[in-house]
Amino acid sequence: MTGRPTITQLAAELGIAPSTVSRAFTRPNLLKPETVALVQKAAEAAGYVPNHHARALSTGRAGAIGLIVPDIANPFFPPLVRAAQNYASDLGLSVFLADTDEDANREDRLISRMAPQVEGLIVVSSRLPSARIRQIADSQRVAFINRDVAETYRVLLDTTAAIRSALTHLSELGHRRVAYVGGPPQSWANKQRRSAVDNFSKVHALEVTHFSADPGTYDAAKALADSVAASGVTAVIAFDDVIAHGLMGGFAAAGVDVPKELSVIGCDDTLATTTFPALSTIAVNVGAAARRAVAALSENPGSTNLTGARIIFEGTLVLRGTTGAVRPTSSPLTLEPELDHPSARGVQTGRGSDS
Amino acid sequence: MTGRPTITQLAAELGIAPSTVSRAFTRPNLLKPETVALVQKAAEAAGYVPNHHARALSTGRAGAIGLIVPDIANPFFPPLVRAAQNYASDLGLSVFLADTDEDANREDRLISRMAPQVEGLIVVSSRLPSARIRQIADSQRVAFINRDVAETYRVLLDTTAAIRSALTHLSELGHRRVAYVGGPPQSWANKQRRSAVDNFSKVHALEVTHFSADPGTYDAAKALADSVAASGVTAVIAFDDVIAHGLMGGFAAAGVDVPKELSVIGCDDTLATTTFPALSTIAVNVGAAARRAVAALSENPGSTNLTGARIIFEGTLVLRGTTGAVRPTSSPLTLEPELDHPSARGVQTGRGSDS
DNA sequence: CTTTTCTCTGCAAACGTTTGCAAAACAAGG
DNA sequence: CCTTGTTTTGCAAACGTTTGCAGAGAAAAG
Repeated sequence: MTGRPTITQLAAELGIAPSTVSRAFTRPNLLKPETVALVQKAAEAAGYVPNHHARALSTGRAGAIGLIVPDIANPFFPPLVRAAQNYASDLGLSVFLADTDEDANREDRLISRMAPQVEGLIVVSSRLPSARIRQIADSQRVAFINRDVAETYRVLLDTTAAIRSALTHLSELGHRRVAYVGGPPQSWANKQRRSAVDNFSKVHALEVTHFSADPGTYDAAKALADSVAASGVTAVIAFDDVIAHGLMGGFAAAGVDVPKELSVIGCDDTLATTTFPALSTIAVNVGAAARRAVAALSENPGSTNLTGARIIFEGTLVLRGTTGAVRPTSSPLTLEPELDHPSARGVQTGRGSDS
Repeated sequence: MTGRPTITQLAAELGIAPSTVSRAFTRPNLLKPETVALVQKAAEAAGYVPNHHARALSTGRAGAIGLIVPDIANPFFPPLVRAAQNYASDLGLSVFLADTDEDANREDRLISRMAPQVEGLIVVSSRLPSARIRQIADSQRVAFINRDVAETYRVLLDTTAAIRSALTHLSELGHRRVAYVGGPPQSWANKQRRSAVDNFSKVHALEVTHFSADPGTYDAAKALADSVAASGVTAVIAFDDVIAHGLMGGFAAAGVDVPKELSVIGCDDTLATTTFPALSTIAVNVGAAARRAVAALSENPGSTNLTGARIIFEGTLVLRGTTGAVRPTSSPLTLEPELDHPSARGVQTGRGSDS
């Protein structure tokens, strides 16, 4: 009936001051060890648990952070959420999760609503315009993941180098025409990957065709498979694993063999070895990115915003079963590609490890 | 420098009482419309946002609920999280997310720590012993999903009827020997599904062999595929889609054709049509379950716990490409099975719809 | 035995809201 | 103009902590 016991009740029960009880939890070294023990015993017995709201009000520290993602159902995000939550928990922070449903307005509203209630916000793959992001970053403690706006605190999963490796590898396998199948157009990662493909395809004299599986879903990619297959490319690099998987589904349905007729490389390594054949992809360390962002939020509790920084984690190419030599029936290979980069740099075989 | 403005500052600025400002937001109908407008304008200009902690302390209502899942990376949970978060948001509630990592102790700690800070807790697929669950439910506002303990508030995704349909269907296709490949042993759903298979296989005179892909991962299931194939069954019902998918991966690697040589049926419909062939499965309405749980928490804000209830949402069988007639080379079908139930009850073809 | 220095504990104010109660303002009825 | 009733606003206490400051002892130093 009396509900949960409070510090004041505990204090009354023990005949001591509330401040003493408080200190028994927050600064035990200020107290006589026996007093601490006494309080702890009583607290245990009474089932006392501190009220976070009161604490937050008094200290100004919320004990929580917010995490905003575009679509929790996309397999890229759960591992990120998990890592963030685990690490936050280690730091004594709880995490609020919110899903923007890929909607920029919703995202904006969520940021405004949550920011004042937490010690900081992590916004992943923001769909907001750069100007707005800069504005937000100016007055709120927010760390962005996979969104590169100058003077904000951002941690980026950079796949540029890995894409270069991928193209080098494809080139060595004799591929000359490759496709890039993009995902959500507003996505920073999509733009970054697309231009990486464009840039490095030039150095290997590869011809690249662009496609876009717009909403970035399995079904959208699957529907695109026929056009891709018909375009005459012999290899495709997809924005992410689910698009790669969708394409494979489409190819299988159309009877085109992967990797014999078409090589495919995904990105993000969200599917591990669950495709058949196992998907060659670019593994990224989402866990590290999440932890870095959480750490940033917990670091300068005082300041009203985060100082600009650009933290990069590089992805690595992992070769599995969906990449192979170009089909011998194609035009025979006459000129050897000029390799100005070690082909196996940053390449890893088998399952990517997450540190 | 002054940080975010407070109600008191706003009041001072306008020359009115803090209580008036407060009421402008919480009970505007008590105030003269012009006053409300005045306050709103000033608030807007000053960028005022209410402090949830102060409000929570004053009202005793936290404005947040907690959601505890065993493993957010398991594809069963993200849609549930998403639905819960969306609905909570509609009700003006934020949601804390926590991941127990399949660890009962961690789960217990999380419940204790979170419960006092929120208006209620949703615990999904709890791994805690029943006695402890009853104890928790006694004094905390918690709704369980997929865990059936008497006198607690629980919402269950019941697949019993759908499994009966599945077995009927398999029986009609001529199957006589089926396997059940289980998931996490402590899981209520696993026990429920296993016994459903046992019970209804009897009515169709099916012989069932049991397997367990213990941690419930793709890899564990894949490793099990050979034994399953060697056991002589012609159809398998898996605890969930990821296990079904793992088995399919193993079968593909071993060269056994699905569905020609072996039919497989998954559960939960987490993979939609992303497998090849598209997986026949049992669709469950996780969204409805999540919303029901959120609603329950928001319903009796006063009471210290939830009154016992057992809410059931039934799954439906959805037939796609992994089920087929038993191979003609097997022992020829001699006796017609006795069908005491309409075979197509609750059966649906194609993609499951989520209301 | 004083004085000084520590160690330990208590007092009371603050954090930003909400809300019961009462005062003030206004309108209506006589 | 005085009641009475209604609407609108203000006062002040409360929610459960934390923390600066100061007081009370105890230990150390003289």
